[in-house]
Amino acid sequence: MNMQTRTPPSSPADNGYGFSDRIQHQLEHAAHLCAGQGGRMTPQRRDVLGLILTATTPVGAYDLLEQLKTSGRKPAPPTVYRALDFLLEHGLIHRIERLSAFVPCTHLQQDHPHDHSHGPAENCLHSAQFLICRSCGGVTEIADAPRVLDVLKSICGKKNFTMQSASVEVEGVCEDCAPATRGQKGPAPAPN
Amino acid sequence: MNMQTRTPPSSPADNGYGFSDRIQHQLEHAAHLCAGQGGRMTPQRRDVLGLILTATTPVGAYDLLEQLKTSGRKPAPPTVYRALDFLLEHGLIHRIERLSAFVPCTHLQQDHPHDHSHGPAENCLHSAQFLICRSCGGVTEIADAPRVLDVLKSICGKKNFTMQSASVEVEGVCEDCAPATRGQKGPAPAPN
DNA sequence: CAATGATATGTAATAATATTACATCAGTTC
DNA sequence: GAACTGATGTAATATTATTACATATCATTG
Repeated sequence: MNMQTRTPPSSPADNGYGFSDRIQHQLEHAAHLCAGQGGRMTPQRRDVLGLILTATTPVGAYDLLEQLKTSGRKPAPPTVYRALDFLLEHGLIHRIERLSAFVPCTHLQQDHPHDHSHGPAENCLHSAQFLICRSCGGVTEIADAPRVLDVLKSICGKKNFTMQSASVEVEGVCEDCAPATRGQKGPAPAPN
Repeated sequence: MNMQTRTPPSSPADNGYGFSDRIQHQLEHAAHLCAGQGGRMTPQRRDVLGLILTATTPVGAYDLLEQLKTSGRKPAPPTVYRALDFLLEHGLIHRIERLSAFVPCTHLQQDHPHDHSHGPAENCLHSAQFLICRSCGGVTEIADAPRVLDVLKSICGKKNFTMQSASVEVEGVCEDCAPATRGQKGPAPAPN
């Protein structure tokens, strides 16, 4: 029996991928949040969340899979999907249905230092609202959402429908990509 | 050259599948609507729409494929997806993103006799709102939607985001499936 | 009516996304 | 350390969707 099997050879993975300080900070925040909900932020989950936080556009499961392979491990789809399920359940990420891809929940993005005051699931209510730009692929989570949610709640109330989660996805063209009404301005840098 | 290749041997398909009178009526309505938009309601598209209208819950593309095979033809995935694309573009059906499945647009369901007054695309604006029951799988298109849409429009306006389409999907438990607050009442007949 | 061009469909292969089932491993508790 | 729980590894497969190219249909119009 090998005495050294305790920590797998994936030492770089624990905080690997060169996550920026800002993202490492967010990862710690996330770890605290899910600890408060009785969840364990394992290295796998941490890495997946870090990659999603790092990306500027929604990331697909198989994209994540590819990126994870650059580390010491050789993960298979279930690895990624399990991590994603965990992060979704704990309100740390959202799934954009129209894209089959994932984005961080905004309350991880904002730079509040360490608030242990509330669980993320409560804030997010498993519901989110997004603006999706067809040109640049960027996704913006709508902060103004309470109004939308209130209308939905009222409709559900009338119909005796118990809302468990809700998603609002608006697709179109964002300000930066708009075909320049004043001045000349191409459809944004590049869709990438 | 065979002189009889004009109408393929799929004669039963033209109004096959034993669509009810009500559905045949809706299909005619739909044909008029898309004719008004310069679209052709071919037998394929008609059959796909009919099957979607017939179903009581959202139907997946491969479900449709299976059902179409019972007719004279042996369609492949592109056949179904092309028909679905057409029906989506002409506002006759909606895609439920969370289910990767399709439902008819409500304005086909309602029993207005024959109104040629407006194109469906205008009514639907490529946007729709749904309540999705996890228990019975039923989906209800929200009629009350203008309020939701107005809020979204106002948000998009503020952000200079050009809305092209929007979907709202609320997942939960419908009235019939609710675990009986007054009286005893199981979780509805059966999810089917 | 044949030639044309546009639209629609057939067909085979494959891509992209997601899940199942079962084995193994790690951490906790008694 | 045995037994339990939760997390991960692994292989196979299921489900959903698209690409590329060939063929057919339809509505003209020359």
